[in-house]
Amino acid sequence: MPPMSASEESPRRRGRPPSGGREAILEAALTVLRDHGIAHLTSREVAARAGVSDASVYYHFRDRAGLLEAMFERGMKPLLFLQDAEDGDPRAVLRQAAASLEAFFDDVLPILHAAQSDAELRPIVAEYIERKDVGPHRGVENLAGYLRAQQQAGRVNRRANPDAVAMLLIDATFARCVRRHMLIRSEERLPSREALLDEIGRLLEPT
Amino acid sequence: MPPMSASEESPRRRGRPPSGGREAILEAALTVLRDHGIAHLTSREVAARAGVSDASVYYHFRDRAGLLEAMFERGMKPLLFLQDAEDGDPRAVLRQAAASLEAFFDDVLPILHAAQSDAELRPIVAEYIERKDVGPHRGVENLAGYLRAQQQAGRVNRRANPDAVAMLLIDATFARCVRRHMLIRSEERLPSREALLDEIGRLLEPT
DNA sequence: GTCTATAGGTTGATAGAC
DNA sequence: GTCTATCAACCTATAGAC
Repeated sequence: MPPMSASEESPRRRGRPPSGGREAILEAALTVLRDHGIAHLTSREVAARAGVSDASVYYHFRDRAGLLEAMFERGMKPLLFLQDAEDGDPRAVLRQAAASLEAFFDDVLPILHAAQSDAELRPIVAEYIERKDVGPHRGVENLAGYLRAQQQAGRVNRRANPDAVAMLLIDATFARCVRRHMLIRSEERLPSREALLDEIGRLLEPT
Repeated sequence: MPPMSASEESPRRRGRPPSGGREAILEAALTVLRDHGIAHLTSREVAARAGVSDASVYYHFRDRAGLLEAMFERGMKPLLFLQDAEDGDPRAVLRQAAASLEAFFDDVLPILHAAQSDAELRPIVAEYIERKDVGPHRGVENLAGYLRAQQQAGRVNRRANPDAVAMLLIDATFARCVRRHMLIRSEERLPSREALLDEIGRLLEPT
């Protein structure tokens, strides 16, 4: 058999980096998780999508649990939703925070839900959230800090409880994402995002 | 064989109805779902817990999907949380509604989460929620109706949006239950249930 | 690091006796 | 309606060649 043409860099089908097997597997696994659920997350399915053999999965990640752990670590990206908005109009900041939160939840919800399918996975994901410090208290602290500053500046009602207001916004956004994810299409019968933001905004109005 | 003593109603060990195989299987299945997750919900595991053979599972419920559907139907009990509290103090009613919602979510959350872990199950549960009309808009309508009546009576601020206030309470309670269910133990760093209820209550205060 | 091949176990589902 | 027995399919994980 003649040597392969040098112009053909790799025998691989889709331009994937030469030794990026591990990355390819992780990406494929997250895709399967998001599109079909953890029940379909088998070494074969993942390997086929990554374009490798299923033995490679066990080479890179000891076992199935190892793959899941790596997926959680990769998928649980931290939320940084209030970086340079420290001095905007409170209502506008609320709006912006809600948008960031929505994007964040859409990203991590598949992982969160997958962990609920197995009682043994629950504490593992909970431990990751704890260790990487990406729990909901971070979002509360972040948003509440801004609200407190605005209270000092007299732009937000002093009677408002910043932590509670922040939590209400986060929870409302979370629930909204969950409903959409669950295909509960009763959105037209529920108050709009704007109506909720307006109502939370009322809590901030100076008396 | 002599007739059985009339005083002994049933020969079964634990007060189970004489031919309640179907019921026993359903109960066992729900127990497995709650305690271990849908990943461990196999015909064998369920059958063993119900004290029947696994062939019985397929006799009563065509296949695995049939069992899951029956579980959803049985587990998605409707929420009736504001029956005879039409004339209490708004804050007390909010408190009571939150308690009822918490009990409700604790009940249905395992089923909801199970459905989210598999893309094929999602539309099935969504369809049940739609058909049995147990979606979140029911809770909103219920609570908002009460708030509207209180607005008429002048006990609740007319500027308040009843639907939005109801939704905020429901979402905050939902998120709270989800966090507990997920073992996210940051509750001590988050505002208390009372703080949230107080803040929502502020939305109702007459100006 | 990646492959083929395969062992060993579990699962969904059916057949047929009682 | 309930059982025992069984299958085919699928899954995790390993062994060993390249």
